[in-house]
Amino acid sequence: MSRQVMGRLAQLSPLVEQVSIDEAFADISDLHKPAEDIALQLQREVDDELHLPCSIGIASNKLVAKIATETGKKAAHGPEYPRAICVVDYGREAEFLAPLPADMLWGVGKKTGVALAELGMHTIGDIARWPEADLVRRFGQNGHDLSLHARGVDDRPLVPEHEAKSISQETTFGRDESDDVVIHATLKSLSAQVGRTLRSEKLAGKTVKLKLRWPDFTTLTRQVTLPSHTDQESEIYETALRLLRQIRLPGRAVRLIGVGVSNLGEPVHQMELWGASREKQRKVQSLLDELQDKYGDNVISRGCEKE
DNA sequence: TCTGGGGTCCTAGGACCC
DNA sequence: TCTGGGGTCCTAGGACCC
Repeated sequence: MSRQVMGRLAQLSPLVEQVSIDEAFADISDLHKPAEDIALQLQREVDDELHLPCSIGIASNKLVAKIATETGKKAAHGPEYPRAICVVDYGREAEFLAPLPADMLWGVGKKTGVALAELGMHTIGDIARWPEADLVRRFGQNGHDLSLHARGVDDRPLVPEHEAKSISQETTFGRDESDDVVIHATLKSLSAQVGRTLRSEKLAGKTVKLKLRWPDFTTLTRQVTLPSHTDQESEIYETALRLLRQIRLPGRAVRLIGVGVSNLGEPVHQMELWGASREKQRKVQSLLDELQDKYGDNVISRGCEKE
């Protein structure tokens, strides 16, 4: 359904940025037609053809358009899903934002919200009136953005294609898990999924990160950068296992375990000293991928490779 | 309410190099 | 013998987003 909705947007404008599974920005500045009409037509089309409700915000930049959508949704009432359309005219961005609560601004979450409230800033207008230099002193780079955004200024461009910066998989156990066999097997299966995603995207990563959460919810990460890029399950798993052994004694209970790969680049399948065996591994791997794509994840998996 | 999964960006300190 | 400053890369953690 997401793809179908995005397809409708693509017909509207060549410049579409998908933000998540159910949200996107479209640049309609080249369309010579009133914004309201465009929004209404799109909303009807999605409703009639795909039977989905959607809300639309229109403004001169991404930040205000996003907040306009939220505001429209909040203003809608009744038992139906909201089908809001909210337009903020050019030049009236700051005026529109001023009365809204501070935490509707992008980048204001729980912590920043509390910090702002302690200083007496409750609305976006309060932030806009606060001296920018003081916001920068208190919040660093974020303070600068806060000040600009509160005044409705946002010059971030639409980016149609986002390149992934990292790929990861994590899982929370149904109960805290202390069995080494289960934990290692889970890590292996997560590594396998990360490897498959990498290969299907024709990517490989250089930095492997292990994530661990203890039963008391404290969360740790440990990462290491490899000498070269990899898209192989075995290398990801063995690296993650090494990191795990550095921070966890056998038998210690774990709530969540995850593995991720970053520092992404193109996979290099070079013939080095171990070129022949690497090449062989790679062939086995793509055969496995093919089988799993066809018959599902459980049809076949790797056994022990060494030790 | 005992708190999921997958991401991004920023900060800060340390190693290392010139 | 002791010392400067800047740049880059790496690691760990935290805030935030959907």
